Amino acid sequence: MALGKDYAAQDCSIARALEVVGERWTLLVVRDALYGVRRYNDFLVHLGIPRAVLASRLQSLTAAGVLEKRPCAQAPSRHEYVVTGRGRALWPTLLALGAWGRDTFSETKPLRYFRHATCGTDLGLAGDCPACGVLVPVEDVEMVPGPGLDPDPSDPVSRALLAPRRLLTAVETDPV
Amino acid sequence: MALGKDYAAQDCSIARALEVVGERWTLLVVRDALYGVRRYNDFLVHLGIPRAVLASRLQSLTAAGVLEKRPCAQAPSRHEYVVTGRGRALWPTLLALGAWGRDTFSETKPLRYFRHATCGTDLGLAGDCPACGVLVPVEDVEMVPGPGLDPDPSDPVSRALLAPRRLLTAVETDPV
DNA sequence: GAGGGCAGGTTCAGTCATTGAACCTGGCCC
DNA sequence: GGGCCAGGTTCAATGACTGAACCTGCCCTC
Repeated sequence: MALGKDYAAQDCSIARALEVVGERWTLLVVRDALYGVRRYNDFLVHLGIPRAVLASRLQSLTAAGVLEKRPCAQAPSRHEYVVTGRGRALWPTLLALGAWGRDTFSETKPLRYFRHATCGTDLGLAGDCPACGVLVPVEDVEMVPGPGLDPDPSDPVSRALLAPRRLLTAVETDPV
Repeated sequence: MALGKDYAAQDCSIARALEVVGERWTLLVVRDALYGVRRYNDFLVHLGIPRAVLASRLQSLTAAGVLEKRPCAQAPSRHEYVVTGRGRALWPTLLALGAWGRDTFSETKPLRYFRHATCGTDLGLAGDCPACGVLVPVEDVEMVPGPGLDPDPSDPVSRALLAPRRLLTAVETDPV
């Protein structure tokens, strides 16, 4: 978070977690990474984040082991940032936070649904499948756009995210 | 969060939620409130937060309907801040975040356990009771100190939190 | 009824993160 | 060799955070 990133004197794992993901923008970067955003410019246009801040967040998340920076498979001169297991472990937190935001601000129409891809059931609060009774791995979560979502967004990343898709699969924004 | 608290152009309930609880210290204030901290001075000594920031956070959380400010029952000239239903709904998020912090930084010894008070079972990721199969209401969660916790903290609030106790029950720090 | 103490703040100057715009750099392609 | 793109770095200005000092009711005691 801003200034003095640490919460000294806090004997608490929530405080430890917030020292890593509590700064402005950080959780949104992780969210995008789970959605499949991997490239610097895609984060940039999708989040509307200042370039310097994005560079700083990507660096600290990589240092914390939440993301991994590596050469892009198709074009080795470019990079991509992919979520590690540690980053995937943040999925239940983000799901719970999103559920709170949705319930609290009682949006007229839901923005997105998250389902168990293999059975189609909406996920429970912790990312579990109520029908199958299992904790759904992030790669088996299907994200389906809801009626509240802007049907014609201006940036290419938002457009790519309009189709139903599994989490973690790379967002394709390259020109065909 | 710092500067421009909003995340414009984010069509996302996570972003909406972070606009309310994403600023520095805010989630720790909510955590303390769920632990039973209610008074300005107790937040102050337990969090080690600057007074001006605490006043600002209490005000914005009250405005957002997460906390409620009211006269103290025993001494009506004092106030207390108690969590509303909206604040209690943040419990699964905080539990998930704490679990991530604990697992990620693999503390040598756990700091706290959270159990279903009526059956003694440790809570699941979403605040459910694996044994009873129910979503445990926050007031039925028992917080038990773990071996990693400082056994002799300096501030009276931390001392009061050393005993096993239910969430939401008011912390007593008044002189006897 | 004057003084002291406490809860619950507000005010202030200084520090430091964030912002947005401008600039840089290395590859690639024509 | 000129232009474009990805992926940054640098910069001044803005504004949040920090810590310390101060203020204001209220209660208690002498």
